[in-house]
Amino acid sequence: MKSPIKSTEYREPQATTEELDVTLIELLFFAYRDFTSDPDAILASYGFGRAHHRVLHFVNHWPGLTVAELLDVLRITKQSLARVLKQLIDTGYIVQVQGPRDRRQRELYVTKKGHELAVELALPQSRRIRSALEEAGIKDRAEVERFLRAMVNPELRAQLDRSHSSSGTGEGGT
Amino acid sequence: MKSPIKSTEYREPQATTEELDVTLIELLFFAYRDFTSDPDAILASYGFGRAHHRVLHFVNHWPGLTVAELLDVLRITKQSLARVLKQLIDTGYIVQVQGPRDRRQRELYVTKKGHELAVELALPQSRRIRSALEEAGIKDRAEVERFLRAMVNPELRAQLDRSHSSSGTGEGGT
DNA sequence: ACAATTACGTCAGCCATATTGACATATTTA
DNA sequence: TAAATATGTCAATATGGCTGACGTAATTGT
Repeated sequence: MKSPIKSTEYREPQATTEELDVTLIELLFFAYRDFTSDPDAILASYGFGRAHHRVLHFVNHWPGLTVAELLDVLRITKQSLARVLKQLIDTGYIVQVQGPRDRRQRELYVTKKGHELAVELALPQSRRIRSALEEAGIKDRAEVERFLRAMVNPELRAQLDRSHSSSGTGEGGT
Repeated sequence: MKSPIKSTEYREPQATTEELDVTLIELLFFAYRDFTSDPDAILASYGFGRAHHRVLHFVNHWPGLTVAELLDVLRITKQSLARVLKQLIDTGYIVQVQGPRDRRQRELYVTKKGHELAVELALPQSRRIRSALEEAGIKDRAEVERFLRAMVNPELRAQLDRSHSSSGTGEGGT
């Protein structure tokens, strides 16, 4: 490699020094960036952002979720959630129901409109995943799932169990 | 004082309607969230954010990168880059060198300090990836790579080739 | 040679999303 | 009843995106 300038100020070109997994680090960056780009475009037309997407997704997938549980899943603060949640409620995508057992709680549910938007947002992502699995010739889809799952902090994997009891596509939807 | 719940107001619990890959959608969300959390904590102690990380990473991995190329990789605007790049330059993590072929260009290089920080940030991510591969019992690591690569927009996969070919920009580097 | 284009820097302002800390209210629990 | 809990909200702040406009230096094309 060449260095146009001789100085101690900057380094010679170099890629990886140690056991740095630059390849997978970058692949995760690029993959996630494009993975979120599809819903982002749709959201923009609704005047929503990525934060709304996350809320809508989890409420749709996990109906009756309380505010505290949602905060725990998203790992954001109450104040950050408040704004987007209020917007989603005001515009009729999500409704709150007083908790039946504990009336301090607010159970969250998507409306029909909310469900439809959640599906609209999940579709392009699912399509992208499906074609990626095909294109990459993945024989054992469970392997990819296990890898991604193992990337999650161990103490937070409980969240995964809560949101989908077992692995696989089928969630028993009708 | 929420209005009494009407049964048509909210949906009954339901997970997936169609061929929505909720499992992988969520796994990608959780995996990426935790994947970025390690460097985030380190960056905070330096007064930097995720944006600085991305710049530092690509300049470190791809020395001599020009500003225009960096913008193309990050897919952000010049103004968004300007702030963080200026900070990284002012604090001595990155230096600019006038392009040898085209003196309008500014080639970017990490300093020793910059390289060290880039490594410090990449280490926990690489460790996380390594243990995830082990834990998940991935036999064929290339499969995971192929999957993630296939998740990237086809027209942008050229960026992956560029950054993973070890000989720099491939533009001659004369 | 000169005009157009390019690469980069920068100014000014806007928006979305996140943060912390404090405080209010209703409800449950000890 | 007092304390703890679940939620809502206010004010202030930071980060990292965005657009549009403009300036300068250097290169390119005719």
